Amino acid sequence: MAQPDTVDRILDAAEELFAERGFSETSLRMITSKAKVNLAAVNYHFGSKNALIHAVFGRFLTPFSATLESAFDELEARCDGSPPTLNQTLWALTESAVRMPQRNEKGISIFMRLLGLAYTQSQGHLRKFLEQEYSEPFARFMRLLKEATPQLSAVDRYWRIQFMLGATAFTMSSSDALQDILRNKLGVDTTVQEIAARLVPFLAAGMQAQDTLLAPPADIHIPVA
Amino acid sequence: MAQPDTVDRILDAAEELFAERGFSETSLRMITSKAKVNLAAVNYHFGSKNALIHAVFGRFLTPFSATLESAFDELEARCDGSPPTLNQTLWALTESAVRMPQRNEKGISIFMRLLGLAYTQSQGHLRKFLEQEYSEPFARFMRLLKEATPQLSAVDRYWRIQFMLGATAFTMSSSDALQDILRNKLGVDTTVQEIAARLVPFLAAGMQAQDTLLAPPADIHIPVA
DNA sequence: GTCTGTTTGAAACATACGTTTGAAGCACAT
DNA sequence: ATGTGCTTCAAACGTATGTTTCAAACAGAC
Repeated sequence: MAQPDTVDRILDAAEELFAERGFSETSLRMITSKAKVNLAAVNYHFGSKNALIHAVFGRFLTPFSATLESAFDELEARCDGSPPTLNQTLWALTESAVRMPQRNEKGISIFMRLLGLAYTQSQGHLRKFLEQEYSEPFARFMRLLKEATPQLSAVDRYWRIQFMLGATAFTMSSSDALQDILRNKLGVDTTVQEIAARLVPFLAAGMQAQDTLLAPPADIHIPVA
Repeated sequence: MAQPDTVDRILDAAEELFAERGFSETSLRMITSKAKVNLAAVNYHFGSKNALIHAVFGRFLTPFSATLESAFDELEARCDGSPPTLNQTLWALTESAVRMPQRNEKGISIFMRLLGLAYTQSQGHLRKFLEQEYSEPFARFMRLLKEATPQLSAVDRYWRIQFMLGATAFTMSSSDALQDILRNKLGVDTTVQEIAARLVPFLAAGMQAQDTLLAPPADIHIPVA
């Protein structure tokens, strides 16, 4: 190989550009010129743009899901039969993400944004790829959530998990922009770790909310437009 | 005019396609063929694709922000000086959204998804447009939230508002798909109103969570990968 | 040195995009 | 009927995209 790191340089550039601009808005020419690589190299090494997207996710997600599985292993072993609490489960997830070995200082936030985009941006091929490759740790996480919230009905739990996913994916997918706003408005700097630390209590409290009001309270009256 | 509803047909088709596929992924040719309208009609009536996107948002957001303002007026009048509670504020918002006159049964969920996309998809022009046009009701909602959660620090409140927005936009944007899953899995039917009724307690509980842990609890240990 | 399989390079390919053009169609006032 | 202003239409424009091609460069084995 003349330049042994062509594949990695493409992955690095693609990861960063996808996170910044989204998938459709990032062209192969942007990627290859940022990576200082010939245009044809992407199709040579990966086959297609979609396959490159999959590779970007796989490079992070495969080691991450391994870390997550062992975190769950350790958690369940320590709980010794009794189910882990909601807080423990959520922290196991976030800590696994935060502790991942990172290529650079922006590692986590870049990947959080990619995950958010994967959920938000309706790229059918991507969702199919992620479901096929990583269904196992996802199902395990769902089972832990179920065991940690036995007081919830199946329907309540279902919706509240969606709310959690939404808050997480949405926040992480725009976390850079949100951090900028916060810096300009309040003059505060924030790390992804801090965002996660604020998110977990929010999610846990919402997940364990006592009441499920099925109608607006009597003191709410809305004028008809 | 030969077909007096060309503008509306374009807006209807664009709204639906944007919600399904995102902005960059939806071409003018898709829109015009779904609307059964000539390709040039978009540029004739709206000027450009970006202007069409703005028009799609404006058609919903302008009457909605009027409804919302009057709902806030009534709420503040009824509270007579003392600030409305968090629950009242959230209900005023969701009820205003739900009560909006809708073009079809999917009206709300389509627009929730569009709002989510506007936030997520980094379309600079859109964010600028929304900020310029609708800063007033947005700022008012933020002020009500602030007065309803005086116990929170500005930074905590900022992030928790983002979490709320995320849970809402995400859930509403995919509520059709989520309802299908629920129907197939648990055999339950759900309306948008019921989802909102489940969402509000979740958000209120998260918003009022007691603790903001800035470090994982002592009983969490994650193996290093 | 020569052969072999892999990787790079510049150029072209076909297709899709947003936008523009100019003629045709139409409703309506004169 | 004739002209006027708005709207529709088919076609083309220029540009950008993902992908393919094929020759050149390269590394390692013999």
